[in-house]
Amino acid sequence: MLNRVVLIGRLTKDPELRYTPTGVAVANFTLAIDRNFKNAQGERETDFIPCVVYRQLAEFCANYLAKGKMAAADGRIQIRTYTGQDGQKRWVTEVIAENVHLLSPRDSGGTESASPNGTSSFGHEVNLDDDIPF
Amino acid sequence: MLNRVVLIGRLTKDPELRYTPTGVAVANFTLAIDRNFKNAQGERETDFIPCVVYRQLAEFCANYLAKGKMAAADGRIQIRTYTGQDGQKRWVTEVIAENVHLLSPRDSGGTESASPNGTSSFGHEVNLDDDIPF
Amino acid sequence: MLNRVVLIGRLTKDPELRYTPTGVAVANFTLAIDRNFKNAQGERETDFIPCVVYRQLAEFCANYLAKGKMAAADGRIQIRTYTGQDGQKRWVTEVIAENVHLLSPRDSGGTESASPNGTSSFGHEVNLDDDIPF
Amino acid sequence: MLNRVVLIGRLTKDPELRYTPTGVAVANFTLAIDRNFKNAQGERETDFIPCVVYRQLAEFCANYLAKGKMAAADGRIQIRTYTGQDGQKRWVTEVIAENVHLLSPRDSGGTESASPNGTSSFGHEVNLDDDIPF
DNA sequence: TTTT
DNA sequence: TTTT
Repeated sequence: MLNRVVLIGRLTKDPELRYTPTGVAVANFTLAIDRNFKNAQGERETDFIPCVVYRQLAEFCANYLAKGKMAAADGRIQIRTYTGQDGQKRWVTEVIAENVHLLSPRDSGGTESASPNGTSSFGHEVNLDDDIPF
Repeated sequence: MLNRVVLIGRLTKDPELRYTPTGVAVANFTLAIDRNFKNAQGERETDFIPCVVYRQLAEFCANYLAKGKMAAADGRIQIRTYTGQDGQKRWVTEVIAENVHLLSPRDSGGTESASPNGTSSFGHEVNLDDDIPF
Repeated sequence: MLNRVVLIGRLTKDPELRYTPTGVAVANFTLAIDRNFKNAQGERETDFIPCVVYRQLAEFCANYLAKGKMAAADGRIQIRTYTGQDGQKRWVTEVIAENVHLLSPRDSGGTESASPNGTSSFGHEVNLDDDIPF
Repeated sequence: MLNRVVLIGRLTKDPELRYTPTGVAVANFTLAIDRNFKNAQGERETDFIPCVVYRQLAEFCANYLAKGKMAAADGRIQIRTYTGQDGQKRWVTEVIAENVHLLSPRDSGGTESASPNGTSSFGHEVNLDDDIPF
């Protein structure tokens, strides 16, 4: 039983940061990923894949990712169920990312609206597994 | 731009084999994959992930995969759009598998209805890349 | 910066379990993975990939994996340096697995020497991330 | 039987392009990938992972990748055997990449020595699977 | 033998 | 609409 995804794409918008009732940070963003082949009409299509991150990683994403920036997400596919306003059951498929890496330079590649005002010259990475030994 | 998925799970049903108008074989199946953590209620949930394969691989899947069998799928996430019967635009997320491996023994682990009548004792693998050098 | 590997293969031997001086469990095993293409001589070659697991997962592997069994490993490539008996520096490449799944039935597919004597009917999975929320 | 790797890192040198006796292009390069945890001394170590690409992709890499640039490689682990000058059998582990993506801007991030003199403003991607349907 |  |  294994479910592993790696994505590299560009954010379609700035991430949205929320908190659960119990105070857990959650951020959502969508990665636009061009398919690496052309369709019958000779056009290259794009998949828009919704991603979700939790906790410290959500705060990292809210601070450092932004519309237009390139990022890598490593995680798993998860399917959520909800009931539409018409009473119909619907499915949402999302990638729950366990690691996210900003691939664009920190000070370019996107709208600057969401970028932090800090000027630290390193650290475009946050990892919740920082305590794994060896 | 990269979009890579690896799944291991069990088929919820026998695969469904169809052909496109131009004669390309297409098979669909769903993999049930248990999450490797428990939810707030202490239950282990399952994701049901729809997979699609084409051509020679579709025929392999139709012949050798079956309800209940364990399989690995290696491919990419693709999002398809359609208009519901209520005129609303909907999204379907599927894994387009480029490689599929039967992990259950060939003669067990599922309903026998879809299994081939052959008796060859090996070869539960088909790969479209068989001609890649080195 | 991302380094992600997924392997499915068969153990060439029973895993070897050791403990570090500080008492951390470490298990080593090798997965044999057939290439999915044939070489110039028409033969299918096999890669033998050394894997390492730590802590609770090492003990799971020592208990449940065994020679001949099929397993999936999900982790990263790591390169270790050592000095040979001839004073030369050498490199060893290993997959540090963060998740391992037994894919063979628990009571078959390998030598029985290393299998546990228990008869529990569930549990061919251990995961160190069992506490990740949602 | 599955063997899948995804790497993101920086080239330690410009790629080296050679041709086999039968005229197949082969390029080699090494990706430096920082581990996302610190060792016992509080230092962040780096793995240097050798990659190999063939044919059209080798020529793409020779033209567009260069020392210091960030790239993603998607492929599989392969182990090669050779006999050292001392008569001893040795092993080399490499990632055979099937897809490579330049993640740095085309005109920065590395030494300029290997960059092509062309001025096309897009297209930092080559894919051998461009003929895969749908 | 290594990159930012 | 789901598998062991």
